[in-house]
Amino acid sequence: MAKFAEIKEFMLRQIESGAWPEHSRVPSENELAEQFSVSRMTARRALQELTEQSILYRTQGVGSFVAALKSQSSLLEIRNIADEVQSGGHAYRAKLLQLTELPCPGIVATALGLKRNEPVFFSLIVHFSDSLPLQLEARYVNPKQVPLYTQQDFQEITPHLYLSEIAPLTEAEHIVEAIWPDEFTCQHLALKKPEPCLRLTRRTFSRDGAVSLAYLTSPGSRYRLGGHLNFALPR
Amino acid sequence: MAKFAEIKEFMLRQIESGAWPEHSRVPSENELAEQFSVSRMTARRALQELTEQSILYRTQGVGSFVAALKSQSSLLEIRNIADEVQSGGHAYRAKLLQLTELPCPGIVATALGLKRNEPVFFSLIVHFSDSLPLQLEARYVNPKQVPLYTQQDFQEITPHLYLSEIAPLTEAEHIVEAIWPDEFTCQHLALKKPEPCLRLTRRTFSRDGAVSLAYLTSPGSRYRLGGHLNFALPR
DNA sequence: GGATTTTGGTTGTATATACAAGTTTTTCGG
DNA sequence: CCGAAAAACTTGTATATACAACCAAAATCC
Repeated sequence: MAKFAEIKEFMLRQIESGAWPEHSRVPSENELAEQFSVSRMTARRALQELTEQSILYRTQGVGSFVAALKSQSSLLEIRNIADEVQSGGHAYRAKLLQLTELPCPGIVATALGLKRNEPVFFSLIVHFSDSLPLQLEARYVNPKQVPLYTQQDFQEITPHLYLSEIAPLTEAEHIVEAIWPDEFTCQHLALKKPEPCLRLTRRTFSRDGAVSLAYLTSPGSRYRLGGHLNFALPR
Repeated sequence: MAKFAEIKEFMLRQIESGAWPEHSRVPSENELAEQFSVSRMTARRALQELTEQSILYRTQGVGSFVAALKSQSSLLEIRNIADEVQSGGHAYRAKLLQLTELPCPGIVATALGLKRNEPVFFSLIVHFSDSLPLQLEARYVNPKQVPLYTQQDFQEITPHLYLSEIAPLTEAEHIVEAIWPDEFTCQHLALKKPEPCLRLTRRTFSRDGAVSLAYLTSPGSRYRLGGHLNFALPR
């Protein structure tokens, strides 16, 4: 591995392990150069590339610092429904309806790269803001990547948060639809009359392949999907 | 402006003007260095940064080339509604309801960085698949960036396609909602009974700032938003 | 004590050089 | 003519150096 890449790896480990917290100062170009016995230009390259990835930020004349982890990624608001609710000043609560292993349906098998009827984990959760149900989450999880999924307490931690700890996201695929909710969904979202709902179908990938397939259904009147779906276009 | 930035600007102009087409070879580090009377390392930096932005691709021992304007970006399917309809074997048609200049409403002014009541362009279009209305598009356009907007024939070219020629996209911001369509919308989408609709609010940016603000409304039963919204996560 | 200047540290830009690694073209030997 | 070797050219990595721009704290001056 090239020297500048080794320095990057080192710094990434420090940051991901928490040894270098957000907004803390990282070694200067000269310090890194000395520690790793390289020229300043080589150390600089490591800092430079981490800055371009928004992992660091730098200010001329001041220094280099660890950037805030929660970037305004395109999916943050969707992901962290718990945080979103709480940041709005409401109490977040989750109700676990089901958490089992079951034979994999055909569509799910295709999506997750499993065989049909092979065991797959399944969870069904309603997310609440105060006492108002916001979202019904049905999720299939690849047991090969997340073998302990069914032993978690999803009243305490959201599946998405748990999954992103176990198998960090590398990619996500989405389909957004406006649907008419069925009886079952209406019931769990406490909809007396059916109303237009957003359904987000999300497939997440980590470095080793597909991790989970989730159907997230929210009443259009209660949940604005994504707050801001903000993402840069390639070119 | 720094020298490496000047070289980048030069190369971007060549690419955006079409003088350097996709996959064509661009000058080598040494050639650029000589043309601009800089060192190879400086020329290299320009090439490097354009490569990191996926504007070029390089192969050791071979050379540097213009990357494909990869448009299977997260928004292609949304953007190119005409292509999407046609690729499904249907006839695409657009009906222009309005194309005028009007005083800028407050919200639009904020979104586009204009002053209130300053002139802004507005277009209202229905997109059809065969004879079935698929989407109602209401769009505000920044006259400073696209002065000839009102002189286009949007039966022939979609606004999005025209805009991406005039002011290439660098970024887009989205809000997705499930809404209950109003009378006016129902009428133009030929909905006899109201049904859940997807509304995509999209703000697009080019290098010089906000270009347009569009409200795209589609019946949930007729249009699957995004086909696949596929995008990579940062980090 | 307060304002100003100096100083030292930091990042930013630019150059010249050297060698490594990979590909393509040319040359040369058979 | 063919194949192998050599040359030429490309990008990739690394170093040493110089100076500019910027900032913060220390030193100095009044």
